[in-house]
Amino acid sequence: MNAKLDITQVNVPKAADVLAGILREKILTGDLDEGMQLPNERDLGDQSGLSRASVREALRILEGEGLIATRVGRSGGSAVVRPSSATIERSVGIFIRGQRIRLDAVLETRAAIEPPSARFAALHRTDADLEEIFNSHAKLEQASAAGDIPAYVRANLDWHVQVVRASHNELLIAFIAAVSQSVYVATDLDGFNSVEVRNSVIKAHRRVMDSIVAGDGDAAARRMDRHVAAYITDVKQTQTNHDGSEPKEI
Amino acid sequence: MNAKLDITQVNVPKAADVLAGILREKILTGDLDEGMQLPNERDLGDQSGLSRASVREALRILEGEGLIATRVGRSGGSAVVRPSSATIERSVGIFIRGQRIRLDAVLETRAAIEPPSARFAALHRTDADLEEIFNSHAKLEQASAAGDIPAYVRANLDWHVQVVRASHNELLIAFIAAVSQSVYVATDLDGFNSVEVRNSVIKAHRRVMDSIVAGDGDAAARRMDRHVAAYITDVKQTQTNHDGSEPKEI
DNA sequence: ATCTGAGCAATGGTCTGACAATATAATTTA
DNA sequence: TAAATTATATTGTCAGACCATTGCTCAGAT
Repeated sequence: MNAKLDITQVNVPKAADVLAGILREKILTGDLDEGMQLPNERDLGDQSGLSRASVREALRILEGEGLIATRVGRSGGSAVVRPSSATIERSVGIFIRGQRIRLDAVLETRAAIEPPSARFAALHRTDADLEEIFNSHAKLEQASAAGDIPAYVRANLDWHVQVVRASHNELLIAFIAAVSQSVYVATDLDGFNSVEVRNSVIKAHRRVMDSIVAGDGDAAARRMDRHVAAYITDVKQTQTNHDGSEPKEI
Repeated sequence: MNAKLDITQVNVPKAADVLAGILREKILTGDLDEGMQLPNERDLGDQSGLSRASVREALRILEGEGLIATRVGRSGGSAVVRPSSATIERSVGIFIRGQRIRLDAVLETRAAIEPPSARFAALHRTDADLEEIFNSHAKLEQASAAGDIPAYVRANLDWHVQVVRASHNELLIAFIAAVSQSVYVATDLDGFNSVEVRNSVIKAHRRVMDSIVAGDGDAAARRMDRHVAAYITDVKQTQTNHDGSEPKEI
């Protein structure tokens, strides 16, 4: 009689995946620390018993994950790097475009993240953080006065990112950076042709900054919440005024 | 005399990157739609004028970005897939581990995202969403009664994810899924040995669910906020009770 | 007609060896 | 000493072969 074995789908990992997994663990556990050089591709092949092609594939995986950086030339090779928010930004960007997430939803996400971030910013900000925030805002006012809409939009997004930076929460910073990138490419510049709209944004920013300077977390969160909510309303208004109907994709 | 040309660092993209970029755009613009098969590696090599090695490297990049899936065998090959939140989860996980983000910060992030998500959930939830949330909560109560701590923790995280799912905001869902994964592997199971702690969680969940059922966004956000804040306090309490001092890494 | 099994064909996976391109190090030369 | 040249170590790319896996086809048995 046949034994009942309850075998699940057998997994046949590829050689490169296995090697990449081994190296990834060594990196993430700190066994291979930031800045350390990996052996060159031929040596890695000898040590692992794999061909150079497979080794290269493994290295490419790690490079895609932002764990190593590879340079050509003498004394080149692959070195361990700290994974930055860039990897998150890339995957979020692909997700947004690939899933055809609508601009509404992206703005909604931003509206969800920013008020609590502003609270943390008010509680944790340093003097250097405040300077960065003020700098971004100064650029914003300048661009607004000059009527330079693209610079205005860029400075606007930058201000929001700087506020979240002041929270000193690396995850929130990465999230907002990823989302902002997508917001920028989808922002309808015409929406800021009106001086009134730009001035109301500037006033809202000032209110938020006051709260952050004062270290008043509740006020910062509340005012940021009002600001982003108003922004979403404006965007919707602009969309219906200009192109009429269909919701905007990114 | 030499002309001053103001040339910036010249960029020499690799062949595989160029091909990957071309294919990526075709996919993201919808030119290559979900489910469509790419030519096999040899044909892609002929068409692009690159070697099979470079083509494979390009395909591997796209696979890492979650844009294609490759199968071996006859009628195998690479097919376009929708990028899922899995890619975001992976990059966030690597970011958290690689940057040595502390558990406090991860919980803080979750605490920031969940209340607004609960608001959206109250406003947008369907009957199917409610059923999923109730299911998760039922498992939670069951595991709590049975004293099965690992199942309890798993059900607890699942409940939170289900609530965010009800927001129908794909980005928030992806973020919370990514963060929850890391929270799970770092959660100190001993913290839930106390029946009192587990019961207070259950009560808090019920209050949140009541608000979501009632469609009261403000109440849902407020109650979720209280719940996650209390959770963070509990975790800190447990940590100081048990291991004393140093903040926990993931 | 239908099932079964052996072989065939198409595809990705892996290996080998070579050469090209590049960036640094070492050496020579002014 | 400083600049130019040469040498060398490293990744980038290529070509071709063979292996492994999967699905298809078709002859033969039932």
